[in-house]
Amino acid sequence: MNSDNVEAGNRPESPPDGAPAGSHRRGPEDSATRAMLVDAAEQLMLEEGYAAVTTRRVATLAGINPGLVYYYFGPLDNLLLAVFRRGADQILARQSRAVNSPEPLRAMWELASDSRGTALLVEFMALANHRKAIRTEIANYSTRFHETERDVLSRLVEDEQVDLGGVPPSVVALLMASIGRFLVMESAVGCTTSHADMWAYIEDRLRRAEAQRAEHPLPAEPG
Amino acid sequence: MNSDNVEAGNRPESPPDGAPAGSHRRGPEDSATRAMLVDAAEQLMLEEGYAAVTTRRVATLAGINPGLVYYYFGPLDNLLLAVFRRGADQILARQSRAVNSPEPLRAMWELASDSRGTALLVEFMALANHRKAIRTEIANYSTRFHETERDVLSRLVEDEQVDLGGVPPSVVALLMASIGRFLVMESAVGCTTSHADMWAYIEDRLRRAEAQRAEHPLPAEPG
DNA sequence: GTCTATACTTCGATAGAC
DNA sequence: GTCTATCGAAGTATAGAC
Repeated sequence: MNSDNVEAGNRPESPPDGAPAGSHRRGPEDSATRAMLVDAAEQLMLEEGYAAVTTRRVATLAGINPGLVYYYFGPLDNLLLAVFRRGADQILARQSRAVNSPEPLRAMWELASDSRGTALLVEFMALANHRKAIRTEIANYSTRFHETERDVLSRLVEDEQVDLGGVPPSVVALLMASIGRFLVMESAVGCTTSHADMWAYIEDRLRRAEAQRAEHPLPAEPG
Repeated sequence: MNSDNVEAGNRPESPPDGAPAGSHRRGPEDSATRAMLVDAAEQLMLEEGYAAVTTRRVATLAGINPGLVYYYFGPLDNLLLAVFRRGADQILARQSRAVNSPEPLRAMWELASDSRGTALLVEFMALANHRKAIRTEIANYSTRFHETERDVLSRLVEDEQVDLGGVPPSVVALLMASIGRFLVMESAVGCTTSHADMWAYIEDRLRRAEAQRAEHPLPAEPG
Protein backbone atom coordinates (compact mmCIF):
# COMPACT_ATOMS: atom_id res chain seq x y z
CA MET A 1 0.00 0.00 0.00
CA ASN A 2 2.79 2.41 0.88
CA SER A 3 6.53 2.09 1.07
CA ASP A 4 7.14 4.16 4.18
CA ASN A 5 9.36 2.61 6.78
CA VAL A 6 6.89 2.91 9.59
CA GLU A 7 5.59 -0.66 9.68
CA ALA A 8 5.88 -2.94 12.67
CA GLY A 9 9.04 -4.93 12.99
CA ASN A 10 11.42 -1.97 12.96
CA ARG A 11 10.90 -1.44 16.66
CA PRO A 12 14.38 -1.57 18.14
CA GLU A 13 13.53 -2.83 21.63
CA SER A 14 11.64 -5.89 20.39
CA PRO A 15 13.42 -9.21 20.09
CA PRO A 16 13.51 -10.71 16.58
CA ASP A 17 10.41 -12.83 17.08
CA GLY A 18 8.49 -9.92 18.57
CA ALA A 19 7.89 -11.71 21.87
CA PRO A 20 8.15 -9.51 24.98
CA ALA A 21 10.25 -10.84 27.80
CA GLY A 22 8.35 -13.02 30.24
CA SER A 23 5.76 -14.51 27.91
CA HIS A 24 5.95 -18.27 27.93
CA ARG A 25 4.05 -19.20 24.80
CA ARG A 26 3.19 -17.35 21.62
CA GLY A 27 1.51 -18.15 18.35
CA PRO A 28 2.62 -16.78 15.00
CA GLU A 29 2.42 -13.02 14.42
CA ASP A 30 0.39 -13.37 11.23
CA SER A 31 -2.31 -15.64 12.64
CA ALA A 32 -5.88 -14.79 11.69
CA THR A 33 -7.03 -15.81 15.15
CA ARG A 34 -4.52 -13.49 16.71
CA ALA A 35 -5.74 -10.60 14.57
CA MET A 36 -9.34 -11.30 15.57
CA LEU A 37 -8.37 -11.11 19.23
CA VAL A 38 -6.65 -7.77 18.70
CA ASP A 39 -9.72 -6.54 16.80
CA ALA A 40 -12.01 -7.58 19.62
CA ALA A 41 -9.80 -6.03 22.28
CA GLU A 42 -9.67 -2.74 20.39
CA GLN A 43 -13.42 -2.70 19.95
CA LEU A 44 -13.97 -3.33 23.66
CA MET A 45 -11.55 -0.57 24.60
CA LEU A 46 -13.30 1.92 22.36
CA GLU A 47 -16.81 1.00 23.41
CA GLU A 48 -16.44 0.22 27.10
CA GLY A 49 -12.98 1.25 28.19
CA TYR A 50 -9.85 -0.71 29.03
CA ALA A 51 -11.40 -2.28 32.10
CA ALA A 52 -13.74 -4.20 29.78
CA VAL A 53 -10.81 -5.94 28.11
CA THR A 54 -10.80 -9.26 29.95
CA THR A 55 -9.80 -12.63 28.57
CA ARG A 56 -13.34 -13.92 28.67
CA ARG A 57 -14.97 -10.92 27.06
CA VAL A 58 -12.38 -10.57 24.33
CA ALA A 59 -12.62 -14.24 23.46
CA THR A 60 -16.41 -14.24 23.49
CA LEU A 61 -16.60 -11.16 21.27
CA ALA A 62 -14.15 -12.72 18.83
CA GLY A 63 -16.00 -16.05 18.93
CA ILE A 64 -12.84 -17.77 20.11
CA ASN A 65 -12.05 -19.90 23.13
CA PRO A 66 -10.72 -17.96 26.12
CA GLY A 67 -7.74 -20.25 26.49
CA LEU A 68 -6.37 -19.05 23.17
CA VAL A 69 -5.79 -15.59 24.54
CA TYR A 70 -3.05 -17.01 26.72
CA TYR A 71 -1.74 -19.15 23.89
CA TYR A 72 -1.19 -16.10 21.69
CA PHE A 73 -0.39 -13.37 24.17
CA GLY A 74 0.43 -14.84 27.54
CA PRO A 75 -0.50 -12.30 30.24
CA LEU A 76 -3.28 -9.90 29.33
CA ASP A 77 -0.91 -6.91 29.25
CA ASN A 78 0.64 -8.24 26.06
CA LEU A 79 -2.72 -8.13 24.32
CA LEU A 80 -3.16 -4.49 25.31
CA LEU A 81 0.34 -3.76 24.02
CA ALA A 82 -0.50 -5.44 20.72
CA VAL A 83 -3.59 -3.24 20.36
CA PHE A 84 -1.54 -0.13 21.01
CA ARG A 85 1.27 -1.06 18.66
CA ARG A 86 -1.05 -1.85 15.80
CA GLY A 87 -2.93 1.41 16.26
CA ALA A 88 0.27 3.42 16.63
CA ASP A 89 1.72 1.90 13.46
CA GLN A 90 -1.45 2.80 11.57
CA ILE A 91 -1.30 6.40 12.75
CA LEU A 92 2.40 6.76 11.98
CA ALA A 93 1.75 5.40 8.49
CA ARG A 94 -1.06 7.89 8.05
CA GLN A 95 1.20 10.64 9.31
CA SER A 96 3.80 9.66 6.77
CA ARG A 97 1.25 10.14 4.00
CA ALA A 98 -0.01 13.38 5.55
CA VAL A 99 3.33 15.17 5.62
CA ASN A 100 3.86 14.32 1.95
CA SER A 101 0.40 15.45 0.85
CA PRO A 102 -0.25 18.60 -1.20
CA GLU A 103 -1.47 20.41 1.90
CA PRO A 104 0.69 18.99 4.69
CA LEU A 105 -0.46 21.37 7.41
CA ARG A 106 -4.10 20.62 6.76
CA ALA A 107 -3.46 16.89 6.57
CA MET A 108 -1.53 17.00 9.83
CA TRP A 109 -4.38 18.86 11.48
CA GLU A 110 -6.92 16.33 10.27
CA LEU A 111 -4.76 13.58 11.71
CA ALA A 112 -4.43 15.41 15.03
CA SER A 113 -8.20 15.83 15.28
CA ASP A 114 -9.01 12.23 14.36
CA SER A 115 -11.59 10.96 16.80
CA ARG A 116 -10.90 7.23 16.69
CA GLY A 117 -7.18 7.57 17.27
CA THR A 118 -7.73 10.01 20.10
CA ALA A 119 -10.29 7.83 21.83
CA LEU A 120 -7.85 4.95 21.87
CA LEU A 121 -5.03 7.19 23.07
CA VAL A 122 -7.09 8.39 26.03
CA GLU A 123 -7.65 4.82 27.11
CA PHE A 124 -3.97 4.02 26.86
CA MET A 125 -2.99 7.21 28.66
CA ALA A 126 -5.15 6.12 31.57
CA LEU A 127 -3.75 2.60 31.35
CA ALA A 128 -0.22 4.00 31.36
CA ASN A 129 -0.78 5.27 34.89
CA HIS A 130 -0.12 1.84 36.28
CA ARG A 131 1.41 -0.21 33.46
CA LYS A 132 5.01 0.60 32.81
CA ALA A 133 5.20 -1.26 29.50
CA ILE A 134 2.34 0.83 28.09
CA ARG A 135 3.94 3.99 29.39
CA THR A 136 7.21 3.29 27.61
CA GLU A 137 5.42 2.41 24.40
CA ILE A 138 3.38 5.61 24.40
CA ALA A 139 6.51 7.67 25.02
CA ASN A 140 8.30 6.06 22.09
CA TYR A 141 5.33 6.56 19.81
CA SER A 142 4.73 10.18 20.83
CA THR A 143 8.39 11.02 20.42
CA ARG A 144 8.46 9.67 16.88
CA PHE A 145 5.21 11.42 16.05
CA HIS A 146 6.39 14.84 17.24
CA GLU A 147 9.88 14.56 15.78
CA THR A 148 8.52 13.73 12.36
CA GLU A 149 6.17 16.70 12.35
CA ARG A 150 8.80 19.04 13.71
CA ASP A 151 11.33 18.02 11.06
CA VAL A 152 8.80 18.26 8.25
CA LEU A 153 7.62 21.67 9.39
CA SER A 154 11.18 22.91 9.70
CA ARG A 155 11.87 21.86 6.16
CA LEU A 156 8.68 23.45 4.85
CA VAL A 157 9.50 26.74 6.53
CA GLU A 158 13.05 26.57 5.22
CA ASP A 159 11.77 26.03 1.70
CA GLU A 160 9.22 28.83 2.16
CA GLN A 161 6.40 26.38 1.54
CA VAL A 162 4.48 27.42 4.64
CA ASP A 163 4.43 30.50 6.83
CA LEU A 164 4.17 29.78 10.53
CA GLY A 165 4.24 33.47 11.46
CA GLY A 166 7.49 33.16 13.35
CA VAL A 167 6.28 30.41 15.69
CA PRO A 168 8.92 27.65 15.94
CA PRO A 169 8.06 24.45 14.02
CA SER A 170 8.47 22.32 17.14
CA VAL A 171 5.91 24.49 18.89
CA VAL A 172 3.46 24.33 15.99
CA ALA A 173 3.74 20.55 15.96
CA LEU A 174 2.83 20.36 19.65
CA LEU A 175 0.07 22.93 19.24
CA MET A 176 -1.67 20.96 16.54
CA ALA A 177 -1.38 17.70 18.43
CA SER A 178 -2.65 19.11 21.72
CA ILE A 179 -5.51 21.20 20.38
CA GLY A 180 -6.77 18.55 18.00
CA ARG A 181 -6.88 15.87 20.62
CA PHE A 182 -8.33 18.20 23.21
CA LEU A 183 -11.26 19.16 20.99
CA VAL A 184 -11.97 15.53 20.23
CA MET A 185 -11.80 14.55 23.89
CA GLU A 186 -14.18 17.28 24.93
CA SER A 187 -16.60 16.52 22.13
CA ALA A 188 -16.64 12.90 23.26
CA VAL A 189 -18.05 13.92 26.63
CA GLY A 190 -20.46 16.43 25.12
CA CYS A 191 -18.68 19.71 25.92
CA THR A 192 -18.24 21.96 22.88
CA THR A 193 -17.88 25.35 24.55
CA SER A 194 -15.94 27.70 22.23
CA HIS A 195 -15.18 24.83 19.88
CA ALA A 196 -16.71 26.65 16.92
CA ASP A 197 -14.50 29.66 17.63
CA MET A 198 -11.46 27.43 17.79
CA TRP A 199 -12.28 25.60 14.56
CA ALA A 200 -12.75 28.91 12.76
CA TYR A 201 -9.47 30.20 14.13
CA ILE A 202 -7.62 27.05 13.09
CA GLU A 203 -9.15 27.14 9.64
CA ASP A 204 -8.00 30.73 9.21
CA ARG A 205 -4.46 29.95 10.29
CA LEU A 206 -4.30 26.88 8.05
CA ARG A 207 -5.47 28.85 5.04
CA ARG A 208 -2.96 31.61 5.61
CA ALA A 209 -0.07 29.26 6.30
CA GLU A 210 -0.72 27.14 3.23
CA ALA A 211 -1.24 30.23 1.03
CA GLN A 212 2.51 30.72 1.11
CA ARG A 213 2.93 27.61 -1.04
CA ALA A 214 1.16 29.14 -4.04
CA GLU A 215 3.62 32.02 -4.11
CA HIS A 216 6.69 29.87 -3.66
CA PRO A 217 6.37 26.70 -5.74
CA LEU A 218 9.06 24.20 -4.82
CA PRO A 219 11.61 23.78 -7.66
CA ALA A 220 12.59 20.25 -8.67
CA GLU A 221 15.29 18.75 -6.46
CA PRO A 222 18.71 19.28 -8.03
CA GLY A 223 20.87 16.18 -8.52
CA MET B 1 -11.14 30.52 53.16
CA ASN B 2 -12.72 32.27 50.21
CA SER B 3 -16.13 33.69 49.47
CA ASP B 4 -16.45 32.64 45.83
CA ASN B 5 -19.68 30.95 44.90
CA VAL B 6 -18.09 27.84 43.52
CA GLU B 7 -18.60 25.51 46.46
CA ALA B 8 -20.55 22.30 46.30
CA GLY B 9 -24.24 22.52 46.91
CA ASN B 10 -24.96 25.05 44.18
CA ARG B 11 -25.17 22.29 41.59
CA PRO B 12 -28.59 22.70 40.02
CA GLU B 13 -29.18 19.10 38.97
CA SER B 14 -28.68 17.66 42.46
CA PRO B 15 -31.63 17.02 44.71
CA PRO B 16 -31.61 18.95 48.00
CA ASP B 17 -29.99 16.13 49.95
CA GLY B 18 -27.39 15.55 47.27
CA ALA B 19 -28.44 11.95 46.68
CA PRO B 20 -28.43 10.76 43.07
CA ALA B 21 -31.50 8.92 41.88
CA GLY B 22 -31.40 5.19 42.52
CA SER B 23 -29.25 5.13 45.62
CA HIS B 24 -31.05 3.38 48.45
CA ARG B 25 -29.09 4.48 51.47
CA ARG B 26 -26.79 7.40 52.21
CA GLY B 27 -24.95 8.73 55.19
CA PRO B 28 -24.48 12.41 55.98
CA GLU B 29 -22.50 14.56 53.54
CA ASP B 30 -20.15 15.88 56.22
CA SER B 31 -19.18 12.52 57.68
CA ALA B 32 -15.50 12.04 58.43
CA THR B 33 -15.77 8.42 57.35
CA ARG B 34 -17.26 9.48 54.06
CA ALA B 35 -14.41 11.91 53.45
CA MET B 36 -11.85 9.20 54.18
CA LEU B 37 -13.46 6.97 51.59
CA VAL B 38 -13.33 9.73 48.99
CA ASP B 39 -9.68 10.36 49.91
CA ALA B 40 -8.83 6.69 49.49
CA ALA B 41 -10.68 6.44 46.18
CA GLU B 42 -8.87 9.48 44.82
CA GLN B 43 -5.51 8.12 45.90
CA LEU B 44 -6.20 4.77 44.23
CA MET B 45 -7.29 6.48 41.01
CA LEU B 46 -4.12 8.55 40.89
CA GLU B 47 -1.76 5.72 41.73
CA GLU B 48 -3.31 2.75 39.97
CA GLY B 49 -6.12 3.99 37.77
CA TYR B 50 -9.88 3.84 38.04
CA ALA B 51 -9.97 0.07 37.69
CA ALA B 52 -8.26 -0.16 41.08
CA VAL B 53 -11.15 1.62 42.76
CA THR B 54 -13.09 -1.32 44.18
CA THR B 55 -15.15 -1.38 47.31
CA ARG B 56 -12.74 -3.70 49.06
CA ARG B 57 -9.57 -1.85 48.12
CA VAL B 58 -10.99 1.56 48.95
CA ALA B 59 -12.21 0.37 52.32
CA THR B 60 -8.95 -1.37 53.14
CA LEU B 61 -6.87 1.67 52.22
CA ALA B 62 -9.11 3.88 54.35
CA GLY B 63 -9.03 1.41 57.23
CA ILE B 64 -12.78 1.13 57.09
CA ASN B 65 -15.14 -1.79 56.70
CA PRO B 66 -16.11 -2.53 53.07
CA GLY B 67 -19.81 -2.54 53.90
CA LEU B 68 -19.66 1.15 54.72
CA VAL B 69 -18.94 2.02 51.11
CA TYR B 70 -22.47 0.95 50.24
CA TYR B 71 -23.87 2.64 53.29
CA TYR B 72 -22.48 6.00 52.22
CA PHE B 73 -22.53 5.79 48.45
CA GLY B 74 -24.70 2.93 47.31
CA PRO B 75 -23.40 1.69 43.94
CA LEU B 76 -19.72 2.26 43.30
CA ASP B 77 -20.39 4.79 40.55
CA ASN B 78 -21.56 7.26 43.16
CA LEU B 79 -18.21 7.09 44.91
CA LEU B 80 -16.43 7.88 41.64
CA LEU B 81 -18.81 10.78 41.09
CA ALA B 82 -18.07 12.08 44.58
CA VAL B 83 -14.35 12.02 43.84
CA PHE B 84 -14.86 13.93 40.63
CA ARG B 85 -17.17 16.53 42.13
CA ARG B 86 -14.86 17.26 45.03
CA GLY B 87 -11.88 17.62 42.69
CA ALA B 88 -13.82 19.74 40.23
CA ASP B 89 -15.03 22.05 42.98
CA GLN B 90 -11.46 22.48 44.19
CA ILE B 91 -10.25 23.39 40.72
CA LEU B 92 -13.11 25.80 40.07
CA ALA B 93 -12.36 27.47 43.39
CA ARG B 94 -8.71 27.74 42.45
CA GLN B 95 -9.72 29.13 39.07
CA SER B 96 -11.82 31.74 40.78
CA ARG B 97 -8.76 32.90 42.70
CA ALA B 98 -6.57 32.74 39.59
CA VAL B 99 -8.67 35.05 37.44
CA ASN B 100 -8.66 37.63 40.22
CA SER B 101 -4.93 37.46 40.85
CA PRO B 102 -2.46 40.23 39.89
CA GLU B 103 -1.32 38.21 36.89
CA PRO B 104 -4.46 36.39 35.76
CA LEU B 105 -3.02 34.96 32.55
CA ARG B 106 -0.07 33.44 34.35
CA ALA B 107 -2.25 32.09 37.13
CA MET B 108 -4.62 30.55 34.59
CA TRP B 109 -1.70 28.91 32.82
CA GLU B 110 -0.37 27.49 36.07
CA LEU B 111 -3.80 26.04 36.75
CA ALA B 112 -4.03 24.57 33.26
CA SER B 113 -0.64 22.90 33.65
CA ASP B 114 -1.35 21.50 37.12
CA SER B 115 -0.26 17.88 37.16
CA ARG B 116 -2.51 16.49 39.86
CA GLY B 117 -5.71 17.89 38.40
CA THR B 118 -4.78 16.67 34.95
CA ALA B 119 -3.95 13.17 36.11
CA LEU B 120 -7.36 12.87 37.70
CA LEU B 121 -9.06 14.31 34.63
CA VAL B 122 -7.43 11.73 32.37
CA GLU B 123 -8.80 8.94 34.51
CA PHE B 124 -12.28 10.40 34.44
CA MET B 125 -12.11 11.01 30.70
CA ALA B 126 -11.41 7.33 30.23
CA LEU B 127 -14.15 6.43 32.69
CA ALA B 128 -16.58 8.68 30.81
CA ASN B 129 -16.35 6.41 27.81
CA HIS B 130 -18.77 4.01 29.39
CA ARG B 131 -20.35 5.83 32.33
CA LYS B 132 -22.94 8.33 31.32
CA ALA B 133 -23.17 10.02 34.72
CA ILE B 134 -19.45 10.79 34.65
CA ARG B 135 -19.69 12.06 31.09
CA THR B 136 -22.42 14.53 31.99
CA GLU B 137 -20.52 15.71 35.04
CA ILE B 138 -17.32 16.33 33.08
CA ALA B 139 -19.25 18.25 30.43
CA ASN B 140 -20.83 20.50 33.05
CA TYR B 141 -17.52 21.12 34.74
CA SER B 142 -15.62 21.82 31.53
CA THR B 143 -18.30 24.18 30.30
CA ARG B 144 -18.15 26.21 33.48
CA PHE B 145 -14.37 26.23 33.42
CA HIS B 146 -14.14 27.51 29.84
CA GLU B 147 -16.93 30.04 30.14
CA THR B 148 -15.35 31.61 33.19
CA GLU B 149 -11.97 31.99 31.52
CA ARG B 150 -13.52 33.25 28.30
CA ASP B 151 -15.54 35.91 30.13
CA VAL B 152 -12.60 37.00 32.25
CA LEU B 153 -10.30 37.26 29.25
CA SER B 154 -12.91 39.23 27.31
CA ARG B 155 -13.16 41.69 30.15
CA LEU B 156 -9.38 42.01 30.46
CA VAL B 157 -9.02 42.70 26.75
CA GLU B 158 -11.85 45.19 26.88
CA ASP B 159 -10.15 47.01 29.75
CA GLU B 160 -6.81 46.85 27.91
CA GLN B 161 -5.35 44.89 30.81
CA VAL B 162 -3.91 42.19 28.56
CA ASP B 163 -2.99 41.99 24.90
CA LEU B 164 -3.96 38.73 23.21
CA GLY B 165 -2.57 39.83 19.87
CA GLY B 166 -5.93 39.70 18.17
CA VAL B 167 -6.68 36.09 19.08
CA PRO B 168 -10.25 35.76 20.41
CA PRO B 169 -10.50 35.29 24.19
CA SER B 170 -12.54 32.11 23.79
CA VAL B 171 -9.73 30.66 21.66
CA VAL B 172 -7.04 31.67 24.13
CA ALA B 173 -8.99 30.02 26.92
CA LEU B 174 -9.12 26.74 25.03
CA LEU B 175 -5.49 27.03 23.96
CA MET B 176 -4.26 27.35 27.51
CA ALA B 177 -6.41 24.49 28.73
CA SER B 178 -5.44 22.11 25.94
CA ILE B 179 -1.72 22.84 25.84
CA GLY B 180 -1.28 22.79 29.59
CA ARG B 181 -3.00 19.48 30.01
CA PHE B 182 -1.28 17.99 27.01
CA LEU B 183 2.19 18.81 28.32
CA VAL B 184 1.34 17.31 31.69
CA MET B 185 -0.09 14.17 30.13
CA GLU B 186 2.97 13.62 27.98
CA SER B 187 5.33 14.28 30.85
CA ALA B 188 3.49 11.67 32.87
CA VAL B 189 4.40 8.98 30.36
CA GLY B 190 7.94 10.24 29.94
CA CYS B 191 7.68 12.02 26.59
CA THR B 192 9.03 15.58 26.65
CA THR B 193 9.86 16.13 22.99
CA SER B 194 9.77 19.85 22.20
CA HIS B 195 8.36 20.60 25.64
CA ALA B 196 11.18 23.01 26.45
CA ASP B 197 10.47 24.92 23.23
CA MET B 198 6.81 25.10 24.12
CA TRP B 199 7.43 26.28 27.67
CA ALA B 200 9.75 29.00 26.39
CA TYR B 201 7.17 30.07 23.82
CA ILE B 202 4.40 30.19 26.42
CA GLU B 203 6.56 32.15 28.83
CA ASP B 204 7.29 34.69 26.13
CA ARG B 205 3.63 35.09 25.23
CA LEU B 206 2.64 35.40 28.88
CA ARG B 207 5.22 38.07 29.53
CA ARG B 208 4.17 40.09 26.53
CA ALA B 209 0.47 39.74 27.21
CA GLU B 210 0.78 40.75 30.85
CA ALA B 211 3.11 43.67 29.98
CA GLN B 212 0.07 45.52 28.71
CA ARG B 213 -1.21 45.81 32.26
CA ALA B 214 1.68 48.02 33.42
CA GLU B 215 0.90 50.57 30.74
CA HIS B 216 -2.84 50.59 31.38
CA PRO B 217 -3.51 50.46 35.11
CA LEU B 218 -7.15 49.79 35.81
CA PRO B 219 -8.91 52.84 37.32
CA ALA B 220 -11.09 52.31 40.35
CA GLU B 221 -14.62 51.17 39.53
CA PRO B 222 -16.97 54.10 39.40
CA GLY B 223 -20.11 54.00 41.50
C1' DG C 1 -4.19 -24.87 17.31
C1' DT C 2 -8.25 -25.47 19.59
C1' DC C 3 -11.05 -26.85 23.26
C1' DT C 4 -12.70 -28.41 28.19
C1' DA C 5 -12.16 -28.38 32.83
C1' DT C 6 -10.62 -26.46 36.80
C1' DA C 7 -8.08 -23.92 40.82
C1' DC C 8 -8.03 -19.90 42.94
C1' DT C 9 -8.91 -14.94 43.61
C1' DT C 10 -11.53 -10.89 43.79
C1' DC C 11 -15.46 -8.46 42.66
C1' DG C 12 -20.36 -5.94 43.67
C1' DA C 13 -23.93 -6.14 46.56
C1' DT C 14 -26.97 -7.56 50.45
C1' DA C 15 -28.81 -9.24 55.04
C1' DG C 16 -28.66 -8.83 59.54
C1' DA C 17 -26.28 -8.75 64.31
C1' DC C 18 -24.56 -5.33 67.37
C1' DG D 1 -22.82 3.69 62.14
C1' DT D 2 -20.12 -0.19 62.11
C1' DC D 3 -19.24 -4.88 61.61
C1' DT D 4 -19.49 -10.13 60.05
C1' DA D 5 -20.98 -13.37 56.97
C1' DT D 6 -22.26 -14.62 52.66
C1' DC D 7 -24.15 -15.12 47.69
C1' DG D 8 -23.38 -15.37 42.89
C1' DA D 9 -20.74 -13.61 39.17
C1' DA D 10 -16.60 -12.74 36.86
C1' DG D 11 -11.75 -12.44 36.76
C1' DT D 12 -6.54 -14.61 35.67
C1' DA D 13 -4.13 -18.35 34.62
C1' DT D 14 -2.92 -23.27 33.99
C1' DA D 15 -3.12 -28.33 32.78
C1' DG D 16 -4.15 -31.44 29.66
C1' DA D 17 -7.31 -33.96 26.13
C1' DC D 18 -8.00 -33.88 21.29
